[in-house]
Amino acid sequence: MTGTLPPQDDSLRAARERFVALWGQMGSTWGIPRTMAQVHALLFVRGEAMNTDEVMEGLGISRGNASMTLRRLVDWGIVSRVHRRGDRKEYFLAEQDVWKMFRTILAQRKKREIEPLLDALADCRLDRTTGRKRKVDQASAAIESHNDRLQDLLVAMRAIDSICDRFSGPGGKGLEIAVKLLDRAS
Amino acid sequence: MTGTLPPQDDSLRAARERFVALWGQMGSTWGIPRTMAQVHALLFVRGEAMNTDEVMEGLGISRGNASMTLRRLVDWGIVSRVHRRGDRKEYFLAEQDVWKMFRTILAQRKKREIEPLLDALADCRLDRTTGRKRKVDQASAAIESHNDRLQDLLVAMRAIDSICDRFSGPGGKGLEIAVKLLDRAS
DNA sequence: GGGTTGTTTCAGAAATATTTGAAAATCGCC
DNA sequence: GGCGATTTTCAAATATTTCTGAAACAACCC
Repeated sequence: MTGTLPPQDDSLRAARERFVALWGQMGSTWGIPRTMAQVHALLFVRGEAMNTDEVMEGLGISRGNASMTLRRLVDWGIVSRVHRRGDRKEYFLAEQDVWKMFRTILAQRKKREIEPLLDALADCRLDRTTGRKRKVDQASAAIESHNDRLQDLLVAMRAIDSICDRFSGPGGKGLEIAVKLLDRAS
Repeated sequence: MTGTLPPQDDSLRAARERFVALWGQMGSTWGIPRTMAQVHALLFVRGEAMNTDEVMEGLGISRGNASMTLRRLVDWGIVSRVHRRGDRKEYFLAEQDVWKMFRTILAQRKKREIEPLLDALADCRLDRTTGRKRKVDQASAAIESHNDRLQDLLVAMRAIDSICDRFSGPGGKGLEIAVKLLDRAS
């Protein structure tokens, strides 16, 4: 129970706050709502399950916001719901294994953002069959180079997509292994 | 000169617009201002140098916005300034090598966002020397586990940082090589 | 069923981030 | 060293995202 700390431990409180602020800011740089990153940071840095009220209190946010945000974190899979016997409230616990956490985040962002992009990107290419026949050479050259460019991009994105696969699993230790592998390779 | 196309080539125009919109949206998901991503997309998909007015016209944005955004892209290093003899205007050309482009983006984000984070993260740890002596065991345990958690996170982030190094250079082909390497490894 | 506790939803409010546009600065040239 | 052309800057306006709070909903217990 870290909830009530000796008064001399303002330093711990302060350090936690610094971390929450830092993580929140980093999140918003990478397109994650500041509050979502902060809630995650709070749960992570405390290392114990907290209920909605404690999160609200700890960050000074509204119930609605806390509820939505916690749900989102659970959906992502980096926070889990926990129940305590004899308590009707729901508690939330952040994944404590940081490698697992990063793998999960990577997998989620791949699934939600990269995969759909691949399809959409493919649809930005054109087939050359539109114009009737000759005389459209200039246009047809433009179309060809357009397609080439998009094809290059698509190939690269597919490669990145498959890097994400390697890193994020499925064998549990993806990211860690990749780190070692890449460190070894000159 | 793709500027003026035969009328039947609305399909090319449309495909370009689709790509610009797509890339813009993807950018904003990853924390890059939509317009910045759109300007980049426009330059990339055209494959030729454009001046500020053409960009403004092409995306329907203001001069100020175009100017700021183009500068930012040049600062990032994925767009370069080009001058045409006999023309006082500045032209802008997007990097056409997609691998090089991704490497540059990665290197930039690492430098701007990950590196500073490492330092800040280190500052979220506490030294145990604060409390007087005994009697603070409970608090001291809390501090210790706080430090452990942050240490884990820091170690992981450092590893990610060094993955970025591998990928983004320095030998020119970082990302491409990494892709192959990881694909080979079972 | 009705009372109590806890959770979710969502329209409007607030906070943030982005964009505009016009003035100021810079540049190249004569 | 002054002039038109071009680029940059930045305060104010706008757009977008995020947050609030109160009402609706759900679960549990008696």
